[in-house]
Amino acid sequence: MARRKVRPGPLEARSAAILRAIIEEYVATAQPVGSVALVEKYALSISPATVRNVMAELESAELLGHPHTSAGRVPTERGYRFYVESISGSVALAPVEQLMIRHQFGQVEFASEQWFRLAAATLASATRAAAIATPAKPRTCRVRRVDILGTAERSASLVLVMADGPVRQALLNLAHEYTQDELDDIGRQLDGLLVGRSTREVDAALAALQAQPGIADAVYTQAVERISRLMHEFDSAAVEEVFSEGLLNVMAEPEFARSERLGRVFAVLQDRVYLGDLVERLSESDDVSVFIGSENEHEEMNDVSLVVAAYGRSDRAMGVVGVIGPTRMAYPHAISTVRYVRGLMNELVDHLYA
Amino acid sequence: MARRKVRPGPLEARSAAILRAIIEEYVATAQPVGSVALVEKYALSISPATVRNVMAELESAELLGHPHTSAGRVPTERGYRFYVESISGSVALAPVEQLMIRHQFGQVEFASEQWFRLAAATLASATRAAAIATPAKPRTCRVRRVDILGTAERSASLVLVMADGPVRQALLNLAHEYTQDELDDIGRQLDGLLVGRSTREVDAALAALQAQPGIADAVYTQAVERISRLMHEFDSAAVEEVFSEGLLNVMAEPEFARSERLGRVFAVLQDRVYLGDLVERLSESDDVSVFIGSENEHEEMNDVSLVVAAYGRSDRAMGVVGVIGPTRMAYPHAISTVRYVRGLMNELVDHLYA
DNA sequence: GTTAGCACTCTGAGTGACAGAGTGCTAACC
DNA sequence: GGTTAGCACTCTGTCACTCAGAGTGCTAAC
Repeated sequence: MARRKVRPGPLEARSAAILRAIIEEYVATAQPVGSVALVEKYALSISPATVRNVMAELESAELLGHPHTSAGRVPTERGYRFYVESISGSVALAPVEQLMIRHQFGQVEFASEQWFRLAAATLASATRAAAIATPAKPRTCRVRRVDILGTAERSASLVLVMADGPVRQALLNLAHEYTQDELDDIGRQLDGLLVGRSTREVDAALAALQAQPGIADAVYTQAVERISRLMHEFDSAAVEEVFSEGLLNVMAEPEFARSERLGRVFAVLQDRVYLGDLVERLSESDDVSVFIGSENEHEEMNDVSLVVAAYGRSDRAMGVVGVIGPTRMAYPHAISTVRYVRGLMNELVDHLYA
Repeated sequence: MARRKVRPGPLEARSAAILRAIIEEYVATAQPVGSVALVEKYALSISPATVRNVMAELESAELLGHPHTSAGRVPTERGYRFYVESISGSVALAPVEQLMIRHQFGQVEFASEQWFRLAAATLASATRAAAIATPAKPRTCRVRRVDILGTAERSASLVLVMADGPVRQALLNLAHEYTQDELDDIGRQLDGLLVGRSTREVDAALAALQAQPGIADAVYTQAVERISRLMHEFDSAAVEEVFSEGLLNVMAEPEFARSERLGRVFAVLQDRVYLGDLVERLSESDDVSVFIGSENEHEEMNDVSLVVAAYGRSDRAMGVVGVIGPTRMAYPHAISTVRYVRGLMNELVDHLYA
């Protein structure tokens, strides 16, 4: 009996159950799954031979693969995709795990910059895979406060606080010695000139200053120049910083036992442009997204799966949290964990910008 | 003829040359070194048989080892130690490499917090091993400036700048809405109260405030409490942060092809207490230190070598830079690279605190 | 449609043979 | 006395081979 070649339509319930069992077994063992073992382990009330027939169907639907003639079955990416779609709506994280994660986050309640690090660490340990998290990066970058603090006879540290949180520092070279009071005074003037300004407006102010040299203290101009530079850097980086954790979890997986590929995967994940695109793309969706193997655009990522979500508010600041693992990944758990952590990060952003 | 058993005293020049050749060959190839190959490759003007005699001597001095009867020789840790001591005084980094590194550092001249990241990245790529760097952490932690910036109706961000540079942020919960002017006012009062204070003095101020509730705005007290907390955190962390790079370089080495050990090595290197001890210990020495295999105190590090140096000024702020690789490491190059980068970091600190 | 039976296939572990690399010893040499 | 050639010996890594085990796919019976 000939089935439709590729898209099998909604699978019969039994076939779907067998597919799910095969995937779960394979995820657990990393070994191709044979019909006999499957019937025994999952107490299916049908014989191995029947299972084999179903397997053959699933294989012709390209949901399962076959490393070689006499091996068991292995899910294809298509199979995982089918599986993920069949479960993704329903899964919620076990209350115990919710509690554990929430508890970990409670520890650093007041230090917001720790949350991102913690999100990555928590995801990595909860899913036993690798995880990434980026800070929520404001869409628009504006000056919030400027301080100048003398550090030595001829140098000072410029502290720039931007709207919605980020802080940057730069060094200033002083032509002569200043008292802190003098520096404070310059700081106040800078505040007056720049607070609330966007990058472009800072540039304009800088141009104005440079057009009339001598009108302002050299340090003043130098500071504006540094601020402009810092803001440009901030603007151009699509993502502020990337925290990744649990690389070693993935290294331990059999499919990566001695891989160089993994190195390139992590190189990609440190790529802020890539992640910036990701944030952009994900900000449309309000749920967790799953990219399985070759569904990832980057060739380097074709061996792994990515379970990610953007958090934050598209009108203020957005960031991304996610998990990276082998395509043979425990998707339900990964999805629900990422979803839960995303929720926590949203709470943080809401609290910050309420 | 019986030599002294273990400490051979200063080796004869020829023996030392052969030891060096063996080590360099082994470092290059990761293969046990045989007498014939050695004579050919290093154009020694003696026969393989003689080399074998010398090898036997070196082996009885425990400078060389023998994986099995009919294999070539492999350096022991003792052998590496001898080698390192025989070369460490003399090596300087090739001018080309100096230039490359200096050039990389020039790119981020004004953003001091980038230097640490860059130091790790540069060391990793120059030595093709893994590298770590920690920011220079001030010995004593004092308040330099406090800002309070409203972020939402009922919350504000506290920005704490400490002496010698570090910046920390914390969230404040506001009981009611404040204008930024009001918050600025509180910030100025905090500045007045706390600038120049050490952790202990901040605690005293906090205790005084808590003893007389109602005397100050609740936000004021809350801010002091957060500051105390941040400073305690800062004080207790032996090292501010650890940047590591190039883990994948080491993973690629044959001795770690499929190792779990390496994971534990890196866990140790993220351990701030361990690194804090290291800084403490290294601050005595004013040159690069080398710890070969079991010379490392941590058992987990017994498979690897560490080439590290403290930088900074013991009266102000100190940090550490270093390289981690297999015991089979190109020590001269690693040592000279670490030494050079340490020099650059010293320049930075000098510039900051001149 | 389901199942038992069976031939067929592929893997992975184990074995033995063997070439190659290297040593250590002895005796000769300078 | 130090150096060297010669040679027996040893250990590794590899290759070919075998074989048990696991699993499939097909056919025929239920």
